[in-house]
Amino acid sequence: MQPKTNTLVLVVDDDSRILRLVRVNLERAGFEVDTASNGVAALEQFDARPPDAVVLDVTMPGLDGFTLTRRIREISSVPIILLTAIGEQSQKVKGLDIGADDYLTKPFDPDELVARLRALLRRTQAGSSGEEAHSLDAGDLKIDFVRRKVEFRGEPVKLTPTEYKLLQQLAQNAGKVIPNADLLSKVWGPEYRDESGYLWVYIRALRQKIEPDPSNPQYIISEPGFGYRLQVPKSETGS
Amino acid sequence: MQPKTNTLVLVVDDDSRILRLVRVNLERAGFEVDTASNGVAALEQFDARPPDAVVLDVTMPGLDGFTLTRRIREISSVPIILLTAIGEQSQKVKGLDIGADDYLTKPFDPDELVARLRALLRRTQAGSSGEEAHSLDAGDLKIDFVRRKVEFRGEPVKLTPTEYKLLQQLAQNAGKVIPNADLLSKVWGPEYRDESGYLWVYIRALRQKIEPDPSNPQYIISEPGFGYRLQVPKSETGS
DNA sequence: CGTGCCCTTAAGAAAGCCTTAAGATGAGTC
DNA sequence: GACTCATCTTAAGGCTTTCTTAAGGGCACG
Repeated sequence: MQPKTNTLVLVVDDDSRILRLVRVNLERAGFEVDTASNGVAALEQFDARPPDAVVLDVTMPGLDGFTLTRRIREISSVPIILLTAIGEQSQKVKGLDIGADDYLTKPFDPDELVARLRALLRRTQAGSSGEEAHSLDAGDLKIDFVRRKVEFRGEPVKLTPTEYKLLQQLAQNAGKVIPNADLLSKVWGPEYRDESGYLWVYIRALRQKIEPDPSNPQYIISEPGFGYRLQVPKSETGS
Repeated sequence: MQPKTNTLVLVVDDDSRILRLVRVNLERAGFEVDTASNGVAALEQFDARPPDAVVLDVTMPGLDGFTLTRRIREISSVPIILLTAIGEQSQKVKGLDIGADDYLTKPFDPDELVARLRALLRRTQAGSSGEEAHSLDAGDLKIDFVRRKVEFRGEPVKLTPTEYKLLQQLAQNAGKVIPNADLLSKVWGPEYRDESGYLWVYIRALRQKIEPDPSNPQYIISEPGFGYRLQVPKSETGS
């Protein structure tokens, strides 16, 4: 697929030679590139022009790659690739744990970076294997899965990680009834299959935040004895 | 139905003892098994013979289980079960996040692996290749199995879990007579095989809700001495 | 008549769901 | 390392719905 819209990649590294190397290679591969040489500048860039993917070095003065990953994850689920120096082996796990999507060890092959970037973008953009929607629009309730943002009546809603996960499960099967055990298994893990109490607490929390009248649910409907369902008035899951 | 096609499971672990242990148990349970001892080999195997499910170890040299999961998810939505060492507690959540379906902590009970595998396959296979209809449309009576909704004359009908289960059994064999013992066994469990009283009570409840004239049943017909049958006028079972 | 099967009814027991709140946990900050 | 804050976990009470159980009535068939 051609770049109908250019794909913007933000590259962050304190080493200007690497910055240039990556830029050249990515641009030759058809990407548009923004660069930043430290964490603070990266966040500013991120706000100014939200990129479609981020490549960042782990070891940087000031905000390091891990912290930066975490910060970005607070506001976006954009694909992130970490560049780790060799020997930082143990840290790669940490990187993935806190939300990075992939990593490369330096020195790295620029072509491999391009390949991984493409693979990531394919997954997140087209939803390659699954056909998961990127957003959901149900009357007062809007969910942007890419940015991890939820809006209720035009106002942004602040959800905790667990709340978001739960809502996401509901939203990705909008209209269908999801058995309690499935929700518990997907959000908390298979061994929580029978812990319905967790659901009650978190369903309530969600209702408080995204229901016009929390004690008279319009969106999050319980199907007693079975599970929950996210009601969508008429419409559709966006592009 | 017989194993028209054997279910193929790809098992990936760098420990050959575990590989053998799992292979033996899965084969005894009727699965066909492919194995690989590292990530790269696994991907090659995957391409050569796409399996119906994947079991993989998290900690492996080279491509670890997480990365492998992600790679596989880029091209397929097969069920994936992760094997995590004890103490990798925090990572299990990540495993589910990136697309695994279940996990077991080592040391694990081979029987449990088989059980979880079956559960996963039941869910995914039934959905895709599914033989079961998604809806039933019989004159005044409409059933949407996905949304778990029943309509009678355009009005939504509220059913209790047990009522729904019973109606579902009838509807999925619409037109055919189902023996009492079968219904009891499917809805309440095998040990209720002889408790016809339950049926009478719940059949009546259903008739009250979905029959034009409950005392003159048109849909739920009893076949004295055998069982019950859901009558469909000319009838279609939807897509 | 008497027996077996099915229908109807209703009341106590049980389960499911909602709500609340307090303690534990963990990440971020200084 | 101690402090702070948000989040998660856990437990308990109340309310509503659903399930279970038992008993009585009709109807057909011998």
